[in-house]
Amino acid sequence: MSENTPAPLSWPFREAERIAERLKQKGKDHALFETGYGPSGLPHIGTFGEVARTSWVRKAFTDLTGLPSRLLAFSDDMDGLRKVPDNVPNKAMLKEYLGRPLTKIPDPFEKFESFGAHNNNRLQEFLRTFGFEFEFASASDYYTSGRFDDALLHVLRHHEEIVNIILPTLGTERRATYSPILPIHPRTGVVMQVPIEQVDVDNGSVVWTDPADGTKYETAVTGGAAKLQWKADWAMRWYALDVDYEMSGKDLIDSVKLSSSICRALGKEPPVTLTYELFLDEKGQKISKSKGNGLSIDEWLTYAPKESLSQFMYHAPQRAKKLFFDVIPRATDDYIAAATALPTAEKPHDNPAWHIHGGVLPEHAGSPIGFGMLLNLASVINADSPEMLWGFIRAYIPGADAESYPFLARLVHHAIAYNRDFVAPAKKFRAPTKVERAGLTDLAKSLAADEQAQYPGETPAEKLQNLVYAVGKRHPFAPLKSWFDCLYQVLLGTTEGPRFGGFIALYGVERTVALIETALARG
RNA sequence: GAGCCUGUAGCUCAGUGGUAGAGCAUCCGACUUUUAAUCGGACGGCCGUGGGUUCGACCCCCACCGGGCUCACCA
Repeated sequence: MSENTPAPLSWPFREAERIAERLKQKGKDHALFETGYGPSGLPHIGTFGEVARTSWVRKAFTDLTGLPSRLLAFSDDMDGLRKVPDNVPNKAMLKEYLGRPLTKIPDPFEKFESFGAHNNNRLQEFLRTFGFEFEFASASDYYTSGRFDDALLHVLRHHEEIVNIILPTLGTERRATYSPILPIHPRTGVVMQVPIEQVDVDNGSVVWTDPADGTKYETAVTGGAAKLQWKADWAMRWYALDVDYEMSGKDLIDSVKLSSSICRALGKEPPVTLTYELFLDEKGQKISKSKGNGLSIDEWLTYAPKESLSQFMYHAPQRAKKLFFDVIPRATDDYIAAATALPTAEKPHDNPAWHIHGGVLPEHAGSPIGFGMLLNLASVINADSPEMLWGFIRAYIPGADAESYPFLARLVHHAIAYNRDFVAPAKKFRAPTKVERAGLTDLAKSLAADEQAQYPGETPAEKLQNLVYAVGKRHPFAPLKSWFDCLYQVLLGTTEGPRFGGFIALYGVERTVALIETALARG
């Protein structure tokens, strides 16, 4: 960026400025970005949003400062399995392993060496599909390799302080048993939530009692023999890795606050954080993985290009947004507008497409026809194949095809799916009146008879349009518009439609005849 | 109880200090072999309320009112 360019106002750049300021104060010359994943952790649309948004901030940071950075995708795979998920096989087996770290539980899908490894693999595969640049990190690896040992001993030294930060936030029953340190049971392998009776800083260990049989154990806090409870875990990680930036949903506001306090108690300034708003379903409720409400990534990508999902995630992260089918067309058209405006934008850094494409707009981005428009057309002509739509598009842009307009070709593909699943099912076919029935019968007969006839210099569409018009004239339709209304309402189930001759030419004469017969049979 | 978001045209929403906007809906007109994937126009707003800062506020600050969500067990 040149000195004269005004500072971009877009939120990723504002976040980047906050990070740059932090680095300046700390005297750091590189930045660590982190995103975290819970143990239930199969990738979902929120995962995409968090990594996409973090990546945009990171790109803005690079652009702003020129400093190196890393993005760590950290999996909490050492957390104990609390309950058996609904959507996995081998539930009975999993039940036997409840309470143990995910990386110590066999993979219910029988593909990887553990359930944790399975989830980790799925996550990385997911992130790679979208082309995110990241480094994967496993909590189990970090704990067992000793990478966290220094920080864990440090936590032990501040044990009382940390307990005092957390205690006021807990209910009375929990207060009695709370400790940020969760020993792994040396015999059963279960992550234990037990009172810590003694903290031995010199030995780096804690003493606790197994409530099942009263046995007393002394467990090292290092080397993976123990792990930390959630909020302390987050704080310790920030401390140990010196994380500079991490965003999270607003459901974690209190956790961010407490973890930040703990991080400070350990002696380091917590990272720059951003709290983003949650996604709501069509009824305004929080999207929940277990409830399965809202919209999945796969569903979104069925109905619109992935750029539109990025556009949706880019826009106003601190604003609650409905994540449902009906937001897709607008997100898509917003993206198209941004991509179209980017090449001539005065402030490209403020354009969503700049962020979505990492600063470089691909060739053929954007579309001469909006998605909403295309949906309208698909609905009106009952499009069930790309060629039907292309026929109309070519009337508008001569010579257009999938090769010259590749992005439009993707839109066409998606418009058909969206129309099929959301628009078409809402259609209503009404029964024909007596007069209409006669007209339709006439039309079917005339179409079948005239199929071979062709006047010189006349396109099939014109010929068919004339035929439809002539049939209407032969019957008492007044005004003639009502004859065409009948065609749309009875045959297509819509209130309006395309020039009917063109529709027949595209749809096929025989199929149109069949369509009429179906409608007559229905009436 | 703690916190966050939100209030702008009939609807859905843009709009980060300089003349209030878009899409849809509605109405009028052009076209006339219906239709709109067309073109032109109109209608429509104390920008939730009250105060403050400012030469100037939809925008920043404070208070209030309305709508909604999240967390208060676990992660």
